[in-house]
Amino acid sequence: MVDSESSNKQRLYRQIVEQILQSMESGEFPAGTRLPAERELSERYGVSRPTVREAVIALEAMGRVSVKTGSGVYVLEGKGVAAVGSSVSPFELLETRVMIEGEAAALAASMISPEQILELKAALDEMALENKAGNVDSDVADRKFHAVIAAATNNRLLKAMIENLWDVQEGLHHIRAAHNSVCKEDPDTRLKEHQAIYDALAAGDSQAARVAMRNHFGRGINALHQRTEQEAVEAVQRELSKTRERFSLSRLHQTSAPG
Amino acid sequence: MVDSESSNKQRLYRQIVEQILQSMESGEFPAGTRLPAERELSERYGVSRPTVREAVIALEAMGRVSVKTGSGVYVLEGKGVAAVGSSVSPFELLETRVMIEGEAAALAASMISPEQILELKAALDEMALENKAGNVDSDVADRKFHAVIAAATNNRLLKAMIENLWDVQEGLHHIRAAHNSVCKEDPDTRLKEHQAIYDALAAGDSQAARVAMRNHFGRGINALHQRTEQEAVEAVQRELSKTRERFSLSRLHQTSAPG
DNA sequence: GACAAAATCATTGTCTTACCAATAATTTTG
DNA sequence: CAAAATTATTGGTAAGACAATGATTTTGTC
Repeated sequence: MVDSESSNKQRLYRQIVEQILQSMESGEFPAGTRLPAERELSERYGVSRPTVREAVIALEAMGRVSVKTGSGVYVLEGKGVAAVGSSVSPFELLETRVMIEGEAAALAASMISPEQILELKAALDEMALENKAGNVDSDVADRKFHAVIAAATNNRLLKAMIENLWDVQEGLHHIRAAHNSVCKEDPDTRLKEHQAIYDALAAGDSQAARVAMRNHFGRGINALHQRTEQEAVEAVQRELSKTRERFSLSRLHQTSAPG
Repeated sequence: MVDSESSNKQRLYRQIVEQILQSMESGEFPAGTRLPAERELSERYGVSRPTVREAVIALEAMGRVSVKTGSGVYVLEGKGVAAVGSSVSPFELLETRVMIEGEAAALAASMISPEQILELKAALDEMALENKAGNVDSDVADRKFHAVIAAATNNRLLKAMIENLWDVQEGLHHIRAAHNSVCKEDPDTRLKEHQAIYDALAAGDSQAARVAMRNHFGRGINALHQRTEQEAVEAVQRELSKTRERFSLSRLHQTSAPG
């Protein structure tokens, strides 16, 4: 309830962006087609032309449209993370994270500084405290923990990619919900997993760090599977089993390479 | 020479965005500070206030500034890939790519469809043709090759991340230059590496796919090191050797895990 | 008459000037 | 010291001149 929704005090051009974005996803303005003219849009939404222009520019900066002077503005198929949009599944997110953060942990193990190990320990303690207090907002320490590891790779680009994944996770409500309910199921195990990651990092053991990180996410994926099953009705059972095979932990380990 | 530079026909607000961005990176507008007022900026750059407004909105959409009504627009420390900006080194990019694309190749090996194998082969042939023709624009087939692998993971988010990395590579001129000169040094070896990746994918061998991909990038990293050394003067020799230790291929293999 | 090139015209985005409203920080005032 | 007025700032609108594009019409040629 901070600023994204149910807030009428949003800037006007942002509201137009939202509406156009919605029309794009709803199929009214499919990719490749031309948007109505500025003047039309201004009349349609009851705003001035400069405001429409601002919305178009924001859309352009997001990489969602391309304006051709004298011709019109054309919606192009989303590129990058924006393309997947809100349709990304928790499995996709977790799988991507386990790959990248697993490797990041392995790299970090051979690079991490004593100060960063201390930071890691602090985040770990913070999580333990949050567990005891039954705090629902446990993500802050969790994110800090993973952020320190990302920073310990000494690779700013890699760090940025990992943070990017966190952002999409926190931005997508259905994923955040699934993640939270899974996390809260067994907080002690979760803490132990983080402890194992910390130990490997502190020991400078790349192999162990990777394995610990993969186990950490692997449990999350499995828990998510179980949770999904619980909620799934028989109608989607077939589709589910396919997904399960696709994102199974065994496949993950097969592609891993512990030797 | 398509549109990014030496083209005066760029839209006005984009030019202002560039200038403000430059002033931000040059330290004139550090993170946390307030930008000059709209009217000041409009006078400074010789454009109208709406144009400045558009530039600010674009900056805002990029997540580089935050406007506070009645107070001013404040520059915030860059988040995500934008934070690294143009200061990302070729080593960082290559290291990130080898990690993500290496794992992606391993995953793709167990998921790839016959149609995608065909696409991969087509891209490979295209690269061979480009090699023979001595075409400088060989990146298109190369990118297609890697894009097919990314798509073969059946993970849209992962695919988006990989494409994102390609975008930063092509967006940063100094990286593109380094990459190109390295690629053109030994195109035959490069082709063979791609062939090895293809073979592993076609055989469904995750292990081999990962190793082939890592070798592919590993050679690029080494070539880049040699090239950097050639150009380096003695003044930066010390710093260089540190970088080399940090991004050495041996460390990469150490963190890899072939068994 | 048929076809191609050139001119015309409507559409569209681009940018400006000018004005007023809303908000936040500052200064004045009681 | 607190409330109110002032000032500075961004937010939004209106109207219009201008430029680039693309379709249409005209024109010229064969």
